[in-house]
Order: sequence, then C-alpha cells, then structure tokens
Amino acid sequence: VATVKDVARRAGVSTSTVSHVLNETRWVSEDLRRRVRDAADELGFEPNAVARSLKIKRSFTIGLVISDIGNPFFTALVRGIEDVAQGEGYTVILGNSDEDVDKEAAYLRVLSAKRVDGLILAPAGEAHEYLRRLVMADFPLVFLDRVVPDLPIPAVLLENREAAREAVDHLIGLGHRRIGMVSGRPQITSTTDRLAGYRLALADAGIPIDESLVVSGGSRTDEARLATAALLDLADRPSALFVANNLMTIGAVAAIQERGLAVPDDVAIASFDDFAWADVFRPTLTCIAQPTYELGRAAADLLLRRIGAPATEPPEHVVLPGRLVIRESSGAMRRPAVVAASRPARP
Amino acid sequence: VATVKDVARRAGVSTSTVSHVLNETRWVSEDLRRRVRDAADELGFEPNAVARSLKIKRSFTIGLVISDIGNPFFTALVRGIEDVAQGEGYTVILGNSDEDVDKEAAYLRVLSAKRVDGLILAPAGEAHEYLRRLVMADFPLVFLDRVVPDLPIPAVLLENREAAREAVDHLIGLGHRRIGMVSGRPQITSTTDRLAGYRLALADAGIPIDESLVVSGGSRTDEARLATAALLDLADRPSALFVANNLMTIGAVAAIQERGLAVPDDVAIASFDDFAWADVFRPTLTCIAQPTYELGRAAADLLLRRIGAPATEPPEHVVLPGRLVIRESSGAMRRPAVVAASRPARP
DNA sequence: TTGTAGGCGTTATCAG
DNA sequence: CTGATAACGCCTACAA
Repeated sequence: VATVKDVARRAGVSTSTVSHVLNETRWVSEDLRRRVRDAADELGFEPNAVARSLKIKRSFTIGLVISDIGNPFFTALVRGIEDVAQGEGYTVILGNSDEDVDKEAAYLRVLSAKRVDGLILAPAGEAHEYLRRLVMADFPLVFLDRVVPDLPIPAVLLENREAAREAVDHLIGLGHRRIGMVSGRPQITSTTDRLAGYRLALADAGIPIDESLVVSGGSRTDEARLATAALLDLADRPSALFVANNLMTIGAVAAIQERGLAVPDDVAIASFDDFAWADVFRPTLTCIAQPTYELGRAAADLLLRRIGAPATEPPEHVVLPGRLVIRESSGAMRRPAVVAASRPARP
Repeated sequence: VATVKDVARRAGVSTSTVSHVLNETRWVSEDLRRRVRDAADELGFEPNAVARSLKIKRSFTIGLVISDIGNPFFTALVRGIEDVAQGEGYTVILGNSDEDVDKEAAYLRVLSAKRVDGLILAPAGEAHEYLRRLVMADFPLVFLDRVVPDLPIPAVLLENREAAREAVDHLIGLGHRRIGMVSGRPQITSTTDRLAGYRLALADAGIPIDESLVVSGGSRTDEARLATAALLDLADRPSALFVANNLMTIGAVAAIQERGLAVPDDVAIASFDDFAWADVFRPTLTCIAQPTYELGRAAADLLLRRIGAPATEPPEHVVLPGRLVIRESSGAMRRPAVVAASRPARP
C-alpha cells in the first residue's frame, strides 16, 4: 500500500506538502495541490489512520460498553450514539458486559489501550478499581441509563422514579390496590429508582406496602417469568403488576398466560419500555415509553462535548422524562375498589 | 501517561526487555521480569495499542457494516459476532448503512483507513467502486445475510429459498390457494431468494402465480403496512400472506388489524424471522426462525480464519437452514379448499 | 541472557 | 510558499 512518502516522490514534493494538501492545513500553490492529488489518486493512496492517531494522539473512536446489544432498549441507544458519532467523524467500538463487572472492566481496559477518545458506559454495578482509575485520570466518560452513585461523572438518564410513580399511579387510579412489582437487578440504579417510584406512588395513595409483592426478575425474561409465577401463586394474588423493563414484561405475560389468566381482566399490567409492536399484538401494553434514541444521542453529544473541552464545570446530568402510553393491558379491576368508582376503565 | 521507555528506565533495563517481558516473547531472567512488572504496575503502564498496531500492522479490530442495528435481526447477528471476536481478542467497530450504498462505501473507507484487520458486511446492493477495490486487494471480507452476486467473497447465509418454500408450502397444506407475498427490498439477495422460494412452492403445487399478489414492503414496517393494505383491498383478496421479514410482519399485522380482520381466520400469516415474544402475544406467529446468533458467530469465525490464513481456497459459503415454527397465525382456511380437507386446522 | 537502534506512516517544528 | 527532520510508542532484527 502507498504511503505519504510514495505520494511525495511521485508528485515530486516533500511529505509535508503532501500532508498539508490532503488535510488542507496550510496554503499550497494550485500547481502542487494538483500534482499531489493526482499522485494520491493514481496510487490509490489511503491515509493510515493508525499512524495518524499515534502522532496526533486522537483516534476519533469512542468506546461503548453496555450490558447487551441483544436488548432492544440498548439497541435503540446504540443507534442514537452511532448516528451522532458518525456525524462528527467518530467511529464506535461496541462491547457487551452482560451486567458483569469483570467483563466490563476488561472491556474498559482494552478500549483504553486502544486509546479511544472517550467512553460511554452503562455501568453494571459498583465502581471497580479500573473504573476509579479512569475517573481519577479524568478520562472522558459518560454514564448512560444508570450511574455509579458516588462517582462525579456526567450521565444521561431517564427520570425513572417519576415515570415509575406515574405508571403505578395509573394502576391505582384504575382501582387496583394490590399491585405487585417485578423489579430488575438490584445492583443498578435504574432499578432502585423505579422501585422508589413504585413505593412513592403507593405511599401517596395511602396504600401500605406489602414487601411480599415485590419480587426480582433480574432484568431478564426467564427470571421474570419465574418471579411472576410466584406472585400469581400467592394466596391473595395482586390484581395488577408493575414490571420494570421490556425483557421482564415478556416473561411476566408468559407467566400469566401459562396460568390461564387474562390480561387485563385477571391481572393488569403496566411496564417499563415500549415495543414497536406493542399496539399491534394482544394484549397491547400500557407502558412507560423511553426516548431511547434521544437518550443515545444525548449521551454521545455530552461525550463529544467533553472530549472537545475536557475538565470543565461539575458533571451535568441530562435527565429525560418517560411517557406513559396507555393501552389495554392496564384495565380496571373487575371488582373495582370503592375508592376508584368514579374513574372509567378505559378513557 | 507512561511508556515503555519510562518503565525501562524505572526498572533499570532496556526497552526491548520491557517489551519482551510484557509480551512473554523471549526468555528473561526471573529477576528482571519482576523488576519490569513492578515498574509497570507502579507507573500504571498501559501499552499503547495504536503504536503497537502501527508497528505490527495489525489492529485486532474488525469492522462490521450492517443496514441497521435497530433491526432485531441484525442485533442478534451482532451479538454473535461480538462474542467470537471478543473471545479471539478482537474488538468490533459497528456501522449502519441504512441500506444505502453510499453510506456503506463511506463506512468501508473509514474502516479501511483505520486499518481494521477484516470486515463483515451485509451489502446494501450492488458492488460499488470501493467494494470492488477492496476485493481486488483481497482484503479479508465476509458477506453476511446477503451477497453481491458476482463477487468471489465468502459468505454466511440462510437457506432462504428453501425456507421460504417450506413456509409457503405449509400455507398451501392448510388449504390456501390465494397466497400473497409481502416482499422486501428487491436489491438484496435475501429478498430475491425468498421470492424464488415462494414461486417455487406455488409452482410445485400447481398454483398459477398471480403477480398482483406480490407486493413490495421495502423490508420496512411502514411500507409493509401500506403494501399489505393494498393487498387486502383487492377484490379477491388473498386468504394467506407470506411476509419476508420481521419488520414487515408487524406492518402486515397492523394493516390486517386496521381493517378489522382477524388472524388467522380472515387472513393467515407465515413470515420470516422469529421474535422473542412471538408465542406469548396474539396472534402468535408462524414463522421461519433464523439461527441469528449462530449466523453471526459463523461469519466472525469465517473472517478470523481468513485473517489468520489469507488468500487460500476459493471462497466458501456457509449456508444454515431456517426452521419453520408453527403457531396460530397460520390457520386453515375458513372454507377450506377440497384438496386440503384432511388436514386439521391446528395440530 | 540482554541491549542498541531503526523504522512503522504521520504530523509538526523549524528553517529556507 | 515549501522542505528537512524529529518525534509519536512500540517491536524486532542484529549485536554483544
């Protein structure tokens, strides 16, 4: 493959002239410009970005570590990130941590070794040694979807607590009093925030919290199916369920199905995350729709800004609101509690 | 940040010793090994992969250009690719072409400039100039999901024609005679192969092909919704539909829904691609399940093998079979044709 | 068993 | 306006 040197020789100029012509970084006479460009074309010259990176100490690459690209929620985030990165001349290296702190650390190491210009991370849990090290070195870093509580790192998040509160509130408004929650992995802040919102809604409505109605679905479909089954087998089973993410919702509905129960007549559901098919297939799902694509864009924006002008003001958090989408899965109780008599089942 | 030189100075050895200790690439006395390791730790030394790449001419990075990571089909592929790449010490740069040949070319350029060691591509259409150039240079390349017909490049594909034939055959077996097809983008080979399978099945059953029953859904949900609507508005509408991918299936069902028709009673459906929720939500979908994760793995395997031992035998094609999953969306005709009278509506 | 030194392909400093 | 030349950080003959 051709190098600047080859181009320079062929054009009869110096390598610095070649470089400057190709990068338009200083004035070069029309004549030389032509000759350089022609020579480059003829040789099929393709600048070596690796060499360039070594010299200028920038790779125009960002790292992205999420738990699982297989999860449609992350998929949308990635698309948002990719779009702005691409637009700004950056390229994205993707890594899956599977919610495993060690895998996450391993990935951060590799990406850092590859000298990515910045990192977007959906942290799997607490701060590990290596993450702290990056933070100390104030390496450009942005958290997405969740944070590590005591690290001063900018983040892009959903207003989880508020959204969860709203969803549960909606169920309460429909007359439900025994509302179960299928919660996610306790190690991530999105889970704890959603749980807090659930509690808040119940408290505000004066409904005592029954801890036996809160189960962990581990943020996964299969685990949620089991957890939901347990909930349904309770002597006094909940009349409604709040499910804390997309994957778990599928498991929850499967469990309900398996027991021959119907949504929403036997069990109402409100859940986190929307699906593309959610209003086409039955039961259609009432949910908190997250602006996933925008969250991704925001994270990338934040990171690129940070890369451009590092170490400035205290880290900002971008917090976007969720949107409650009401569909059939959240129905009124069959035997509505007296309190809610005035609200219609479906507006 | 520390460099080999710093480590060498600190350990009181030469840079080559440092390099060799860290890469375990030649025998070094126990004593020096200790000193080097300690010095590296104390300095928090992190080898610069960019410099390394420049020297050894390998980046341990592969490029992956697909049409849209937002499509769950690609998502699963990516996961498969990522897993084997990661396992072999490679990292993956992801790019979305949006089925646009120019965007695709632009990405290939960037990735090539970044000196990725190889490329996995789901080609958006015909061969463009730049793709030909890569092929001429026999750059390690693998096609995934589709091919560019006349390029001698290894590929990992589904047995599309056969799978489509089987799906349509299944509908025929249920008594359907007027079977519509919602087809994908005509530019990609997966589409043409599936279309061929549809034609084959009809021909084998002695059913004349009515071209007005074949519409293009452009591989997208919205376009498929429109195309399906047109099909349903036909004077003599089809009693069954074969839909050529996941995204379009959602659009097709939406169109049916909108007209107040029921699946499968009014219109039966068999489609390409399975969904995680396909047997939980109604109508449950009869489909050709693709081994997406395995396809991804196979592509990565093929590529990495190609990188290790370049330019060997003629390009091999790995072709995996689809699996027909029968659920409720493909039901017998309400007024079954005489021919099919012996088969039950739902096994 | 270890060290010296050159070069990977660019960019950037400093002269001319 | 243009051209030598020295890095960037690492690996690897080649020497010792």
